[in-house]
Amino acid sequence: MCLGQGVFMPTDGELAILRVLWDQGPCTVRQVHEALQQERRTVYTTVLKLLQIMAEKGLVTRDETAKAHVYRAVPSRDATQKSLVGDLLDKAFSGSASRLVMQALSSRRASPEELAEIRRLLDGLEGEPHGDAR
Amino acid sequence: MCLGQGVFMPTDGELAILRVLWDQGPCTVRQVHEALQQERRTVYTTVLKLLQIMAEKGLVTRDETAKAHVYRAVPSRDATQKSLVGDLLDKAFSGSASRLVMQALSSRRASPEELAEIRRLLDGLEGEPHGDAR
DNA sequence: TGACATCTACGATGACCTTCGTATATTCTG
DNA sequence: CAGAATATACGAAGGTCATCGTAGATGTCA
Repeated sequence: MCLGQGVFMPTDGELAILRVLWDQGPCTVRQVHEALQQERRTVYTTVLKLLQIMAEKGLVTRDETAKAHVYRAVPSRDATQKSLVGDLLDKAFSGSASRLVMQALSSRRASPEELAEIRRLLDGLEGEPHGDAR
Repeated sequence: MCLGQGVFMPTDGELAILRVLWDQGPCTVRQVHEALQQERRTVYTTVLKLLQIMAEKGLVTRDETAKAHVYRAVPSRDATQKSLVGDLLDKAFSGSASRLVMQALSSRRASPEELAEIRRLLDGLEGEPHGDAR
């Protein structure tokens, strides 16, 4: 029960921008545009438009004191990742987390360090079999 | 190297239909429509249209011998899940499988059996650290 | 001040997805 | 055979997204 809590579902473009803001902290349009140039061949005003729409939706806030407005991500990377995974889980995995984990690990080769990290996570989960996911 | 192999990226509607075909095997439009009624309030002809478009795209094949055509999924559930996870990994997790696994396990409580299954998977992966994912 | 760079605002466009209504063909049934 | 039921085919509409061009405001500098 208690499915679908907050749940942001950013589009691809929005997600790309959020990634920049999460990595670099608050940015001007120009900074976002430049950071995005490597993966996304697009024009300055396109990024601007996206950011304006995201501001309307509440996905970013902006500081307008300077001439070049400064944008800041609102949803946390963590919560957003959780939403996206949960969504994928429902839509493609019938809610089976273990199956998703298996596909993730077989579709990308994880490093030994990552595997060890996952083991630690499993240890932690089995240590406290109750408690809620908050 | 060798990023983006086959890569189907079904839309939500397509995915919902593929799920029915994977679960129930080849189906007529009516069967798909009825199976979908519980989660998706939509009309018969909408499902038909979707299936026709999917046939054009090659996502399903159809047998037209009977009056009611019989549709069959082309991409396997496995390959599709892999594509979707890989896509999410790139777009939201910077390719970090372990981080995705962590979010999956913390956003949904996995059963002890599932956790054990994941452990076995980890054992298998560490057992053969080389080899390609084919 | 005047020319230029930089920025925001915003409308228009095209692509894609989903949905539905309607037309038409086929099959069943009394 | 006539009518009802069941199919397919297909066009049209509406929504969301991403993209870009252009206009206009603001700041910079010689």
